Amino acid sequence: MNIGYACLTLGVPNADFRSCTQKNASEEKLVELIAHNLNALETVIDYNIKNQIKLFRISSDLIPFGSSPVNKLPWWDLFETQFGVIGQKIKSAGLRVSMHPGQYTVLNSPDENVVERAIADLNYHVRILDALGTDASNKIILHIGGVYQNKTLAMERFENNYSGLNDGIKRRLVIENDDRSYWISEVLELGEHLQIPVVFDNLHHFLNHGALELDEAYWIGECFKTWKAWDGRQKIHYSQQEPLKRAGSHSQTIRADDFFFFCNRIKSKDLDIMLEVKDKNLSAVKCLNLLAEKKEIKALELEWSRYKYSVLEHSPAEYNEIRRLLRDKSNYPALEFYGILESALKKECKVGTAINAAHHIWGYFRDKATETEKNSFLKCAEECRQGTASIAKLKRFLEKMTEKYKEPYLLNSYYFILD
DNA sequence: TGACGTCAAGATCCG
DNA sequence: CGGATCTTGACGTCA
Repeated sequence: MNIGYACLTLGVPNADFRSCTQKNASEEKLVELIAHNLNALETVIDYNIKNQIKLFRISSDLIPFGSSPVNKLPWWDLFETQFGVIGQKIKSAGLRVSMHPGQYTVLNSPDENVVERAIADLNYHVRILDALGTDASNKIILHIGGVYQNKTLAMERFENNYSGLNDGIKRRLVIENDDRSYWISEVLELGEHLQIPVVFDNLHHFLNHGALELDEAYWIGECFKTWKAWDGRQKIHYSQQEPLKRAGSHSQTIRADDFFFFCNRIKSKDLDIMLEVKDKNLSAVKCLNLLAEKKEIKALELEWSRYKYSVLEHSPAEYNEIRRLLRDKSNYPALEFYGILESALKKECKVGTAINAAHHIWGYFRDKATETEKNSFLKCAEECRQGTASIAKLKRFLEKMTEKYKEPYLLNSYYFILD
């Protein structure tokens, strides 16, 4: 069982991707952006290896305008060496990567220009995974596409257009149910007929399924049959609804109890689970800890060191509750730990407790800060108390201090990336 | 014609 | 002028 996350990595310096608008996409600009993004990708891969995250979706934005005539660069040649280096890291660490063209890549469109661009986009994604030297188990995930008032015809068009694809695409392509058009049963129909592995997405299934009242375990079992040996381990997508938002909106974080019970419900341990969630790698680490075979409280203590100041600013009571919980070193109370954590972070952040947490952070700099820095901090804290400055401003100041003095404990903290 | 989703770039505002 | 905040861009489908 591997857990992965998609595209962006939070709280890691130099892991950001850059882009530009079409009108600014000169050759020089593109070379600069690609060089930057490949460095970022390497940083992210290093982070994933270090944190034992073995599944990762590479952003389609890695190469700006990668499948558009706007970008005429032979980037796979120009950056061959670095692709090789990153690919080697992926391979030797046993990482599995994937890519997922967005909702605008539509293979079954009645418009042949749209189909042509979709194929160009798939070839672009193949080129990245090939440049990295990854094998056929490193997949490209695609939805079936539109319905155009006639689903039977639309599915036939998918079959026809799929049949015409080159083997480079075919060996990597997998298909997924979506949240408005294609049910898992229909995707399976196509997958079985065309010999394409099928990815089950739990939230899409919840929002868009046929009359058949069969549970998730059943459909995951059916999808399993579409994965052949060289496709690698069966993959599913897992996400949760963000409360109070549009149906289908991904949650801020993966709620530990729901995830844990989902895993128990579906039973299969021979699955790769790709999380789709706003807090990205934070939830990946959480889910890994929830399912950890080697249950060592050290892992929770490490997590606590990352979350503690966020918990403190939201809820001092739960801060103390977690401290008590982690006191017994013979236990591994992961579910309870994350449960309290989530409950705390959901609470509204009061100005008083936020300033209190900021003072805790300030404690790391009290002895080394300059007089100017000290005055700035105290002034900003006072303005927060009076309501004339925002807590966000106070936190940004502390973040700068953290970067300047490279305080290791704070550099790994989530305090600056959680609101 | 605009909503949908997503993110950073680009533009503009503010002190 | 730097930093914060708002708007735009890029894509195809569907109402």
